[in-house]
Amino acid sequence: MERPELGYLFDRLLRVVIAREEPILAAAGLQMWDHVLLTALARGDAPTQAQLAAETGRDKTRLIGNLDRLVELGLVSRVPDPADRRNRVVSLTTEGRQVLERCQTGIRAMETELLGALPAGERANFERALVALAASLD
Amino acid sequence: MERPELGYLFDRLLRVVIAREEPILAAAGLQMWDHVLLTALARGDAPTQAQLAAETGRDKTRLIGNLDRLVELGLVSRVPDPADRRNRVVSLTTEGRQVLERCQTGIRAMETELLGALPAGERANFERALVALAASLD
DNA sequence: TATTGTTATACTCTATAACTATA
DNA sequence: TATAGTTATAGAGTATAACAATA
Repeated sequence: MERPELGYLFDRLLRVVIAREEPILAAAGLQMWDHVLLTALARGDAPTQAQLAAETGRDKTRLIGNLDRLVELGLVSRVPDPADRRNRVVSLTTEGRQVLERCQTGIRAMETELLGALPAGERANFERALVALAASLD
Repeated sequence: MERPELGYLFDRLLRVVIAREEPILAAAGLQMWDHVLLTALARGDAPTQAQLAAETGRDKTRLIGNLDRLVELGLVSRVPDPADRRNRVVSLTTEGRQVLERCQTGIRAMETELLGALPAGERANFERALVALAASLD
């Protein structure tokens, strides 16, 4: 039995996930990239913007507008590093962490429903394989 | 154990698949969208360009440039429908079918290697679940 | 008048290269 | 001089609307 190509399948699934995340994020006033950045920052402060850009696969020049927005919303702080004032340390504010956690809860529920299309026994295996496959690409 | 979000995982995997397909397609003189269109046409002629655009998720105006290119390469034919001369029937040429099959062989090999990161027992289950999940979205 | 395909226009996103401030 | 961040410019990709041909 021929199956469709992986590119087709992953593209299809990614588009659906993005479409279903969009209203969840919009309810919190966030766009897709805001969420990516907040998620990265939840793993720890970024000592420089360049490092945050590298971690998220975003260009350093494109990052700036997103950070401006997040600072404006009060979700992120961006302060010069006293040790080297060229660097700016980016971190989540308390409100930023709260907003992120609210989004994560909603997204988790959406994902559970999406994966509900799989038989219960297969679901856990699928998730494990997905994580293993992504990890194999490092 | 928390796993990363589906959006992160699918995005990651899709990017890798695209990156690894690119040289295979380039060797055949194709770009990503060329391959998408040839694949769709392999399932049957497109009675109108609008229908082909809808099937591939492409805008009808953006489709035109791609078709111009494929016709130029001799991989696709685009002829007015005698029954309704507003429509243009798009089909694969013999050469188009050959080029597509060559690409598919290369992509299949690449995918086998990519999925080789999973234990042999899990691989088939993962592929089956992936197809089932995508099918559940129709 | 309605529809298919095409062309033209504007808009967004992205990439590259200057610019500033610190070191 | 070299680096972090910013800004400015140009390019690619995309969306929208007008247009020509056919029904």
